[in-house]
Amino acid sequence: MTLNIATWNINSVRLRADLVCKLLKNEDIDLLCLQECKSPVEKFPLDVFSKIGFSHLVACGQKGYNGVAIVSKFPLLEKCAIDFAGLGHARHIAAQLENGITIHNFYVPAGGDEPDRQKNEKFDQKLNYLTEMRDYFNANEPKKSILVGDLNIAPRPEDVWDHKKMAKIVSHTEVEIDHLDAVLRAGNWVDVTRKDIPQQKLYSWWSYRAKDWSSSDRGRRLDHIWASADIALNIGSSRILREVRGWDRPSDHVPVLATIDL
DNA sequence: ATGGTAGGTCTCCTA
Repeated sequence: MTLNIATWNINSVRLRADLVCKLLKNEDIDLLCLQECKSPVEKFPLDVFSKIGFSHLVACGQKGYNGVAIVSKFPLLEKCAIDFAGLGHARHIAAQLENGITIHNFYVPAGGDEPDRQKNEKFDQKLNYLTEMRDYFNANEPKKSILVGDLNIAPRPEDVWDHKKMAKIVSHTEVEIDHLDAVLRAGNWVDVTRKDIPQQKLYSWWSYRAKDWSSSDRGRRLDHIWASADIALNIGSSRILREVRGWDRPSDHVPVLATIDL
């Protein structure tokens, strides 16, 4: 069977429930991971998604900030929702499908503007969050697992519009890239998007503040799909839906897609 | 060097 998965930082799922439906109708998606839902679970608009065949939900929510969810055509068993770094934020949820595939959905802290742990508590929290992710996957070796989400780091030179200009900008600093790489190595994860599309510039986020996001094209690849090594060869057909950034009242992130053949 | 936009708990916090 083939399973089509997607991840999207939606920046308010209640405001953009119609855009989620548009995506799910346009694309052949079976399972969608959302971040920045900005909604308590009891106010999550599941009824809207159920009407188009997505009746299964696991979610970790909070009022106004953060929030992660997985909506699916197929039944989901909630595995865990871990409060990495003890922030009390809704930034992780994991679920298992009936075929045994586990999906981890993450919203890693953005980290503020100043890339200095001493001066900026948010940056310290971001690095701590990544360290605890590393420790978790060292202790719990991922098998038949997918890790997706807004990891808020663009690790490669080709993941940002200008590698040199971004070197001291939070999301592309060396210390963040090292911490993210430690998570990848701890779980023996494969970066699926870059396995499929290794060379070209690739972005999943463009700031709202740009006058013309498309012509200036100052993007970053913050949203990722990883696979555990045992199933990485079964996963491919990666796409990033740039055109979604041009939809009416868009999120600042666009969906990242991949296909699993089992 | 600065400021630019967007969402929600909305005159302030987060991204």
